[in-house]
Amino acid sequence: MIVTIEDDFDLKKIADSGQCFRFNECADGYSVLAQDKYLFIKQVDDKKYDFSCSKEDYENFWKEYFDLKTDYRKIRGLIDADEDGYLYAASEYGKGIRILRQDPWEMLISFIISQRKNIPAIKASIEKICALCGKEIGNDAKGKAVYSFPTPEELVVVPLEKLTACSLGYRDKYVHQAALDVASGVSNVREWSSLDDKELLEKLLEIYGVGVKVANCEILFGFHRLDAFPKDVWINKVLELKYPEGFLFDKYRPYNGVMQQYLFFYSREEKLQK
DNA sequence: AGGCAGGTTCTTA
DNA sequence: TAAGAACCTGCC
Repeated sequence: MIVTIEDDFDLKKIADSGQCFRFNECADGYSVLAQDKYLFIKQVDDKKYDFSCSKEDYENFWKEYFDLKTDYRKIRGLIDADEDGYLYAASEYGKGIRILRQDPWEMLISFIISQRKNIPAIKASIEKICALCGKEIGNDAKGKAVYSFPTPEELVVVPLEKLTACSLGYRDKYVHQAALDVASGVSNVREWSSLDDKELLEKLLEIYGVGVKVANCEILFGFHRLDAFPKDVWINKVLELKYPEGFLFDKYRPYNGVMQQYLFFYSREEKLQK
């Protein structure tokens, strides 16, 4: 179906923004995998996109996934070009990025895997896991089989040796334990939406292999709490070089996480000096 | 060819 | 409680 999207929707930037790992340029569009769903999107006009799904799927899932009810232009409007020129430049550069509403379980595993890995390596590991224990859910635009992200139940029964073969390295035991915790109900992430920010962070930090950075990625991308501000090597570099006097967290609340995305995307593309 | 990736855990004072 | 080392693997 054809969808018209007015503002702040750039598929390439979203694909490269580092928040999603199963969102790729494919043929003349983008393939998007989320949980057990596959979508192919092609831009057909300035603001028109062809979504390879039914109206029902769009209304019930993908519209939510792309967070189309949030006004990102308004969020960008919080930035004052004179007061914070660097963030303004970053937001202009990253205009079109949205924070996707992704599944907490899928994000938890994805960001546990992400530690000390570059993005292509993260993607490769995740695809191997999906092919190993996900379900075949169709074919992509090139005819290749695509697989769902495994459920906790599907992942937990995979022996550690097989997980290791997914190039997880030392993270294999983290992934296995997280699957065990979630499948057993010890860490029922999907029920943690009702927790306040502090409680949620504490719960996440109890998971083996989850530290402050991964926990904040989970809060921002898995729970869509737009004020979470994950600090990775890139962001730390930006804060150190561009904000020696401090970043204006109070000013941008409750959207610091959106600002983080602009800074992250800009600093990576710009290849910030050290 | 050694160093380093979107960090976290473990060990040591 | 806080630094420093160790950790898998792939890629430049």
